[in-house]
Amino acid sequence: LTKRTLRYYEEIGLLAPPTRTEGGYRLYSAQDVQHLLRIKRLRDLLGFSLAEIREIAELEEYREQAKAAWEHTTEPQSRLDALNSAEEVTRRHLHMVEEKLAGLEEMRHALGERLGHYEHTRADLHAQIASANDDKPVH
Amino acid sequence: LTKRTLRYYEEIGLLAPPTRTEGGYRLYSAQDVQHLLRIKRLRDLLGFSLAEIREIAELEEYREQAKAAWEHTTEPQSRLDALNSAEEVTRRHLHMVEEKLAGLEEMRHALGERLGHYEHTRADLHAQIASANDDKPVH
DNA sequence: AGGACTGTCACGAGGCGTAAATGTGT
DNA sequence: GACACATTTACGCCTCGTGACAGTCC
Repeated sequence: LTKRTLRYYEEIGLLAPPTRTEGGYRLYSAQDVQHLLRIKRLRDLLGFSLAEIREIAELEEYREQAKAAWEHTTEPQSRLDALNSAEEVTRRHLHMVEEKLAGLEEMRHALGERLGHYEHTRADLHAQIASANDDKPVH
Repeated sequence: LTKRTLRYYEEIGLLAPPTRTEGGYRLYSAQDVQHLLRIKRLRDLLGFSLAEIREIAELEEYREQAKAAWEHTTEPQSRLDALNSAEEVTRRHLHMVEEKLAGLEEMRHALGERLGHYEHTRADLHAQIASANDDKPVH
């Protein structure tokens, strides 16, 4: 990721504006770096678009708010509400991930079957080659 | 997928030009449709760019050639070579898929743990609420 | 002084959407 | 001929970035 890209992500609201030095230089916290790595993974590994990643990030933010609400009170019913909110967000994430997983697992299965078939055929071939060698053995 | 998209894919060499009617209308075979579905899956699920998908498709084509070489001969050693080529391509595909799978499974695991934690906390809260109700029971 | 940072503007490729003009099939 | 469909050509838009600029910080 180039510096230019970082600035771009910040520009489109994907990355929270980091703190600045007095001179105006960007100072990225460990948190920011974590967020970035997360974004990169979602982009490269999962193939999400930046827009989708932003949606996910917004959900995360909502979850953070629920967590804050949790910290704010000790009253069980309020805490239960906050927890329900957070859980809903997490379930949504999980659902997205599982959808992709299902598709990928299907692909893996198909490829695995193909390899299995190859192995099977390979064994047959080796048997053929061996029996051919039996016909004209080494002397 | 819109017609425009089909034409575009054909234009960039992602989709083989289908046969035409005398009038010049495109006539897509079942094969073509299969290829398209494959492309769509690679794009949506895996998040590959069209350029990457084309690379994959070229590998597939290579595999087809190996298959053709297979059909072409009955000599076991040649067949073994063709099979090895085809298998290599399949292994490469499988590797790509498994890399993405690993990333997704890690995410699923993390989300699952979080949900488990929520469930645990929820149980605690319900216990608290219940004991609070014991203090001031209904009358 | 020189190098790295800054904002801003613009340009570029990828992936299509969409309109215009034309041709095909019933 | 009317109509719904297809075809090519072309321009345009949104996304995801990459330079290129002049200015600022240290």
